Amino acid sequence: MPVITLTDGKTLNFSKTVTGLEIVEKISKSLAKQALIMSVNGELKDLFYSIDKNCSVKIFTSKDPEGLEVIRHDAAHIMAMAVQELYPGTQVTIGPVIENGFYYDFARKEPFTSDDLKKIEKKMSEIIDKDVKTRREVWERKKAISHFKNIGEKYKAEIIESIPENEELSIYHHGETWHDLCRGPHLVSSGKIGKAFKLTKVSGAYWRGDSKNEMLQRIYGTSWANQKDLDEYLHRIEEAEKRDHRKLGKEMDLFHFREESPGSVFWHEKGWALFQKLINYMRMKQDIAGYKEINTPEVLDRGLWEKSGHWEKFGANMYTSVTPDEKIFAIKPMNCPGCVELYNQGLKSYKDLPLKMSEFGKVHRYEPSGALHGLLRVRAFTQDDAHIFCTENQITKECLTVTNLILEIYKDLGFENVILKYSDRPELRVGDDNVWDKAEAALLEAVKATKLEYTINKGEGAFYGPKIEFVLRDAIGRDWQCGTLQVDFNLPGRLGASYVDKDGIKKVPVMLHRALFGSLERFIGILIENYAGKLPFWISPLQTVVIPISEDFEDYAKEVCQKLKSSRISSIVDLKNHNLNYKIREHSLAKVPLLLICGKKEVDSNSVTIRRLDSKKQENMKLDQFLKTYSALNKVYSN
RNA sequence: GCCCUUGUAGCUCAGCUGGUAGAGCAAUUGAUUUGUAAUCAAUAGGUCCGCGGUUCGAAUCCGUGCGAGGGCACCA
Repeated sequence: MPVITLTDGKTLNFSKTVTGLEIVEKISKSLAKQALIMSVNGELKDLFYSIDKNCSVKIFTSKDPEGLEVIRHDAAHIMAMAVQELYPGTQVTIGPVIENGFYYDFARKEPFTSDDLKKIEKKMSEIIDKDVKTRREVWERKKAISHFKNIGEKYKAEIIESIPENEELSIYHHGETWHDLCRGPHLVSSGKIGKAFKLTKVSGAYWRGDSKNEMLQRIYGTSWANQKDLDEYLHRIEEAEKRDHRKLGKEMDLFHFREESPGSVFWHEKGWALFQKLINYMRMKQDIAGYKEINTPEVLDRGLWEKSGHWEKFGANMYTSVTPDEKIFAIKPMNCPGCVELYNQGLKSYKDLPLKMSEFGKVHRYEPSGALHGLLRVRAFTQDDAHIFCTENQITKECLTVTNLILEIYKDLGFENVILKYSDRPELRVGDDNVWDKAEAALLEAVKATKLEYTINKGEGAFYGPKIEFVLRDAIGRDWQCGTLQVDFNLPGRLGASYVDKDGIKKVPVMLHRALFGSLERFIGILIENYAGKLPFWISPLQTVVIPISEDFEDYAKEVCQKLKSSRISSIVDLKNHNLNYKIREHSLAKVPLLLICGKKEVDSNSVTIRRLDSKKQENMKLDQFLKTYSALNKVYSN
């Protein structure tokens, strides 16, 4: 005689065991239609699950995340079913729900083509139309293993073998012909999935995510509660594609890549101007914050890298070079060893600490070819690096100062939504535990002081110390890991760094590694995507284009352009034989923030008419006023 | 690195089942002198990614190398 308590507090009495289906029928016809899944005392269950005890039940529809998740999970199953009907001999492996959709990994010799995806979609549609019923069975372990082995599903059998003995093995049947091992829960029938789904791409994926294993074929799909949500999702993807920095970089004439040096950027005039603006801005900020900028060689003897540990730990990613006299040098993949060497020049006193040495160092790393991605993952990049040599007692304060500097700089660049990731001691590490205690406490205190949201990644710190990573959330909600702050008790000792303490004894300093953007190249990619190319005025590589209305006003336009440059506002004058409309279109597409139109009116009043990017409004301003306003704006961000 | 897709003019792309390349934009030249998102016309522009092979004949088919794209793995 179960009594069912619903979320609104109402209770329903049943005289015998009851399923979710019967409960929703009793509540209302419309809910019965929409119900996808339920939770029984907080645990998600199939709607056909039989309840025999008093409990509280919550019903989920496609409006709930739980409902949507089941839709996607079922879509994955039905896809696997469709694939096996269409391509007999294909083995199934795993098919989880992911953000916005699902995938399923298959083992099959022949590759799936995009035509296959269409066929699979069609078959899925048919299965959904048939509304095949779902049935759950619990199988005995041995039976399950031998069954899946017998039908040639060796991956499934392997999965079952890896499931702990005490766990229940549930088999879900979809219709009479297809079944899969699955934890569930599932929809009562395939019709509930609806038609708002789409198979998006096919790719390779390693069995159990390990590159030593064989490669499977993964088919990705997306599915939603209704067509409108699916359309909106596809639209979001399109919008994100429009922001692609590789596309915008071309359109804005910022940079390009070429075959001769994969993963290395050819910076065009405008891209390099943007690059330099960022550096100049940071130079100013770091100078104010007490950093000393230095620069170290890009090619250093192999011996140094052996001493620092990089040769062993990082060697596979390092470029090396052999000189004509057969000495081996490495092109630096990191700046730290060089910086420590520079620190080692000249005796250091405790009075010199904390010593903050910054370096815009260009590093080279031989990244796997498949990892390269525009500016976001390159083989040669410039780090906005700094190393702070300090005593153990100074760690907390320095970490706080660094964190505040980073946040201030992010804010100036338009990123106010920052999350921190804090990683503590890994299993494999160097240094005493009491030193780790101190380092972790110091860093965590700095994290807490920011009052920002943070996650703790247990055991993911570097082998030499704990670290924080700074994650930016961009304008369309994507997260980008940029800055990092690491505490290092290892490298200074390895490379023989020391300072003379008050007591006259030489001691080893602690080193903080920090980067604000991480990689200037990558950060520029992120900036472009965040702003969809429409960078704020101060950081725009080309801030103004002066456009004369006709030949008669060319002299005035040239004069305006020259005055702008003298006031340190970047500018070109467009004297091409095109009409005004054409030029406005061209420079708007190139994302120039301000177009300055010059005609008779402007010459007569010694002014310019401003057309702002994305605004049709015309705004006239005296030239002097313009120069004053905008050069002042530039000055805020540079020396 | 692995799987799949892919590489044609500066850019975006056509080129069906093999018969030595085509458009739009950009460029150049000329006309036009333009008041807020593409003025008109003419001209020029190509080792069809490289190297091998099949074929009477290859941009097209096959092999291989390189690059790019999407994933996977990697991101110390």
